[in-house]
This record gives sequence, C-alpha cells and structure tokens, in this order.
Amino acid sequence: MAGCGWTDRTNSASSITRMPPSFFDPSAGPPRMSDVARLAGVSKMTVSRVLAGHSVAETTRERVQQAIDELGYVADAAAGALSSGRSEFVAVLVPSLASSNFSDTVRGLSASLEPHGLQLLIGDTDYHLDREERLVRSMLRHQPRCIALTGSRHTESTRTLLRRSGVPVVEMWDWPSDPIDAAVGFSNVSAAKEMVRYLAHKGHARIGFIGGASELDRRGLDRLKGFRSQMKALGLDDERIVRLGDSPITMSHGGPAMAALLDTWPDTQAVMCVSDMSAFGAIMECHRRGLVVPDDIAVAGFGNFEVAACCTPSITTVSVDAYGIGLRTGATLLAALEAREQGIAEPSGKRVRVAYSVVPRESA
Amino acid sequence: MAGCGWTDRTNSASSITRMPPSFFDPSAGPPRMSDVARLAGVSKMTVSRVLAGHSVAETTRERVQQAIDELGYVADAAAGALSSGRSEFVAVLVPSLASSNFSDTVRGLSASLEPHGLQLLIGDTDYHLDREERLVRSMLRHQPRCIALTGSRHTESTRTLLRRSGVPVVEMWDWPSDPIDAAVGFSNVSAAKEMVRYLAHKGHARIGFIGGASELDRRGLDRLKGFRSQMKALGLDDERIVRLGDSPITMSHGGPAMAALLDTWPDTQAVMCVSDMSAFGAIMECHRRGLVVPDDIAVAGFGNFEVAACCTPSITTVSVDAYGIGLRTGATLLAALEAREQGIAEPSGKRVRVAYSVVPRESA
DNA sequence: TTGAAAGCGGTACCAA
DNA sequence: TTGGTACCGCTTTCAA
Repeated sequence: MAGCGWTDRTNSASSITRMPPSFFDPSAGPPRMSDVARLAGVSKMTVSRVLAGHSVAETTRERVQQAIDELGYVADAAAGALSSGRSEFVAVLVPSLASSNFSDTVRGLSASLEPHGLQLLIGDTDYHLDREERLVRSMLRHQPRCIALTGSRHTESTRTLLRRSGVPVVEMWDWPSDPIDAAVGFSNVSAAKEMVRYLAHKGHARIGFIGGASELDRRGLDRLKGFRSQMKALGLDDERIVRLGDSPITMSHGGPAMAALLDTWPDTQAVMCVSDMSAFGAIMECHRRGLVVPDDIAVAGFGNFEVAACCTPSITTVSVDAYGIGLRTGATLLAALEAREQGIAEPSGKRVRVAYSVVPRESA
Repeated sequence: MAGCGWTDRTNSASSITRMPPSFFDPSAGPPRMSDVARLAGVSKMTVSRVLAGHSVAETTRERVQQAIDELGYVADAAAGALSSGRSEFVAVLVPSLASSNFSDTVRGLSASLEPHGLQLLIGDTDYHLDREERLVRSMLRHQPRCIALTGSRHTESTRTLLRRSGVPVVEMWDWPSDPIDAAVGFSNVSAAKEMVRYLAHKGHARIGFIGGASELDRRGLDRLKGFRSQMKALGLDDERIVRLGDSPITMSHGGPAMAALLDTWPDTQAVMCVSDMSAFGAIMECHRRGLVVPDDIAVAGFGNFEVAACCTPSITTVSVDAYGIGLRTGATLLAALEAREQGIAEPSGKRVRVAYSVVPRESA
C-alpha cells in the first residue's frame, strides 16, 4: 500500500494552489466535498444535498454525481456527525461473539438497522460487568444513537453512564422487572421451569442439572434457579447439581460434568443442561460409558443450537429465537428514535416478550 | 429512559446564560469540554491535555479531573477525529460472525488493538463480494486507520476504493501471491493437500470429498482444489466429490452429503470434508447407517472447531490458529501505523505465514 | 433551486 | 505550564 496513498495532510497544510480539478493531486489528501463542488461548478451545499438525497435540479445532480465518481469521493462521517449532531452508530454489547446465540442476535440487529443507514459498534464483554462498563464508556464517546445490552445486570456506574447519556437503551435476552429503559427477551427462569415440567411429564423423577461454576453467566444462573424452583414445586427437591467450569460452559465441560454427576448419583434418570453445548458433551460422555440416551438416561439442552438438531440422538432443547431478539431489538430502537424525532416522550419500561418453546427430540 | 436524558440541542441553540456550573443544567445537552474548562477554571486546551495524558501541573490535573467526574463528561470522539485528522477505528470484514473461526479471529484482533485505544468496526459480508464492497465503502466513511479483510478475492471496485483510501490493508485467512498490501494467513490449497497425504499415508486410496455447492466460500474452493491436485499427484484421481448446500456448509449439510457420497460410491474408504461442521454431520449419518468410523469409513474435517475434539469419535482435522490470525493481523496493522507515523514508507506485499497442522484423532 | 456564512466540539500550533 | 486562535469537513440556517 505504500506509495499508493495520499501523503498526510496536517491541520497546518497551506491552501496552496491546487492542480486543475480534473487532475488528481496526490499531495493534497483524499478529495473533500469542496473538491467535488469545485469540479462540478457548484457550492458545497449542493453537493451535500445531492448526497443527502434532497431536492436538486436533475442536471445539477448529474454533474455532481459525475464529479463524485471521478474523484472517488467518500464523505467523512465524523464531520457529518459533528455538524449535524447525530451519529449513525448503534452500540451493541454481547457477552461473547463466539456463541451462535449472540452472533445470531447481532445479525438480526444488523439486518434491521443497516437499511436505515445505521452502523453497529459491536463490543464483546466476555461476560464481565466491569468490561461492559469500560465498553459502554468507550462507545459513548462515539455518541451512539442508541445502545443494546445483553442481560439486566450492570454495574451502578454503567447505569449512571447510560442514564446520563440520554440515549435509548434496550436490554436483551432477559425479562427484567425494572428495565433501564426497554427490554427484549424472555425469562430464563420460566423457560427452565418449563423444561423441568417436560422432563417430569416424561416420567422422570431423579433429575440432575449441569451448569457452569462461575457467577458470570447470569442467564445460566437463572436457568439453574428455575430448575431448583420447579423441582421443589414438584416435590422432587433432592438436589443433583453439578457446576463445573467457567461459565458459559461449552462442549468440553459437558463430558466431565456428566461424569461427575453419574459418579455421585448413578441412578439419575434425566439431566437438564444449561445449554446445548454442555448437553452435547454430556451425551458424548454417555456414549463413552456405553449408556444409551435416552433409554438409560435422558439429556436435555437449552438454546436450540445447530448441533442439537444434527447430533444423534438429536437433543431435546428449549428453542429461543436469537435472530428474532436482534430484529425486535432493532425495531424497538428504531421506534424509540422515531418517537424522539417527533418530540414524543416515549414511555420507559417497555418490554417485548420473545417466545421460547420446548422442542422434544430424541434425547429426552 | 424518557425524561432522564437531555433535551435536543440543535445547532441553532442559543448560548443562553447557563446555570452556575456546579448545578447541572438539563436544558443544555451533555457537558462539553468548555463546560469542564469553566468549572475547573482553566482553558479547553488544558482539559484536552489532561485527557490526552500530556504534561499538566499535578494540581491543575486534579482540578480538571474533578470537574470531569462531577459533570460526567465524555469526550466526543467524532470531534476529536475531525480535528486531529485521525480516527480510532479499525475496520474488519469477515464472511460470517457465526463461524467460530472468524469470531476467534475478531477476538484476536480486538485483543491486540484495544490496548492501543482502537475500536473495531466489524462487518459481516455473508460471503458476498458485492456486500463486502458495500461495507468497505460504508466503513471508509469513518476514516478507519486500517482495514482487515478476509480472503484475497475482492471486486475491482473494492480494490480501487482501498487503494484510493491510502489506508493499510491486511488480507486474512489466505496466502495471496499478489496481496493488496499485507496478508496474514496460509494456503488452504496446501493445507488440503497435506490432509490428502495424511489419509493416503493411512492406507486409503478411494477418498471422497464433501464441500459446498456455491462459489462463495473461496477458502472452501481452495481446499477442494488442493484435494484434487494432490489426489492426481498420488495417482488417485477417480473423482468422488459431492458438492451440496450453500457454502459454507454446516452440520446439517454433512449428513445428506455423506448419504449422497455413499450411495454413489459405496466402496469409499475415506472422506475429507471442507470443514469440521460438515464432517460432524457426515459422521452422524454414518452412525445412522450403522457404519463405524473409522473402521468402516474414515472421516476428516478442517478447522479444529471445538466439536471436533469433543465428539465421539473425535475428528481428525487440520488445526488453524484463528485467534492467532487475529493477533498477527493486529500486530501487522500496528506496525504499519507505526511506520507511517515515523514517515517510513513500509514496503507493500508483506506476508505473515500462520502455521497449520494435521491433527490425528479417532475419526481418520 | 442554490449559495454564503456560521459553527458543531475538539486539537495543533505558537506565543506568553 | 498554560492560553488564544485557527481550523478539521460537514450541515444548518437563512437569504438570494
């Protein structure tokens, strides 16, 4: 790339006489709107109008467009944002981009926001609230139009930052009783309860749970909470719980966790796992031990990841529309922006419920 | 959030008398550097210096910091970028965020660039070159400091845009003979050849290949190319190739593809799959047919995804350091920026080789 | 339909 | 060590 770019243009660059506009002058940095204007023989404002799609005489528009193409002009978004007082950024924070659940949500957000010219600023919190706080602070510097967060647990500073920013906020993947602003998601507690009822309905009584050991994955903890609560409600409260590995636990933790569970409680009839990933690892461990799933032991997952549908036996799971959470979050943010545009004070506390359902498959 | 933000401040907002600085005036929008300066009793420049970490008297610095904290001041990145002529963005384009390979690369990039205060602008091309072009155009508007792309195939317009932008570019995940600027990756052709040699060395002669049907996944096509070429070199060129499903094919395509392959060439001894995802699906299909892997048929994957290590049988694959590609790309970009800073014309065409290796496991 | 001038919120530069 | 001034490149506003 060396030699093919423009040389630096510092603030002190003198406005020396430029080459004729049709000849590209490599010493002057990338073309600016004024260059386009000069070449087209119009004012900057007319160029700006053409770019914004405002009304301009057709012949003028054509001339300007030609100049833009000839120079390869790309408008500077920072200057536009500064001048107009509005950026085109939307900040998104997810616990992990590696999880297909969250990457699907990001895709959904992107799909709904991109057509409106909005650009995602994606941050990966790695499940740490203090990292989330740092990212929020860093993203606020770019004056995002709105912010989407994952979960409803945040540091007090994060909440303060968000509140002060005055920007619409959506919390995703949870069902907070007291959202910062709006929320799009569902109750992981309730979803887990439903899975317990399903397993009990299938005739299982001695049901175990496999999840992560750390407190970082709040949604995982909520699922455990739902499990405990529903087991108690059904009078099945002898606790067979294995918590192993940093949350969120993945395929590789499922095996050891299942091993630990079977070693401690060999007569377990069914196991509910915090995710399909751990369920898959658990099933593989059963295979290695010569246990047949679901005949010898039933295993259920959560999330309806691709592996759940493809593996043999296919995995009974809770299906969640991760992409849909992204789409709905996008729609919610757009509505908030629209309302703001109109000067309408949209009510805070709006919650959008996303459906989930137990998907019966072979494994349980 | 309604009611907790500041009201809009338009460009025409009059500079009405403000409330005493210690009282926060909600009618004036978020605090600006001048507000901080006034509260601290210094000039804007001093505030700017404190923020940039330049030398300022200790007592002054403390006063300024106090004012910043009191007002909850967050500097506007767009204004800073405009003024200094340098943004803190790095653009990254990957074919898909859903693939753990690419999300790992993004994590690596993030890890190496974030400590330098750089912010990733992530784009998902969905494997389409025209979408890549659109994204490049959109990202260039934010004046990124540098750009990381995936692969070495791009539209002519993309190349022109990049060249004109004058920004350092790194192409990842490939080994182009003529990179736009720099490249970090490896040859998928060579890697596939090595896997063929491994399978042949294991005593297999009738080896099949499973890949996607579309032309979008260039790296997948390169692997097929390597397969063909090495098979021919070994004199094993009866072609058992199944191409099925949109690239990149996933777990769910592996099964049907394996079925098709076995139906057409029942005496196949080994199958090389374009990725671990398809290999996993293929193995599941073998299970369903009562075929034992690897005794009845060997199956190999590519990429060393987590599922390859966890599934039974564990999957023989080609391991690639996806996270490392991100780290090295970050380092390469930083070096390019550094060189530029020093006014050194770094040579174009730098290529950083990332190692890969066949990982023998149970499946082949 | 178009243009001129002002200014968005910072930073570079030079002077004090 | 600090402050004043002139911008960065664009959009807003208002006048022509």
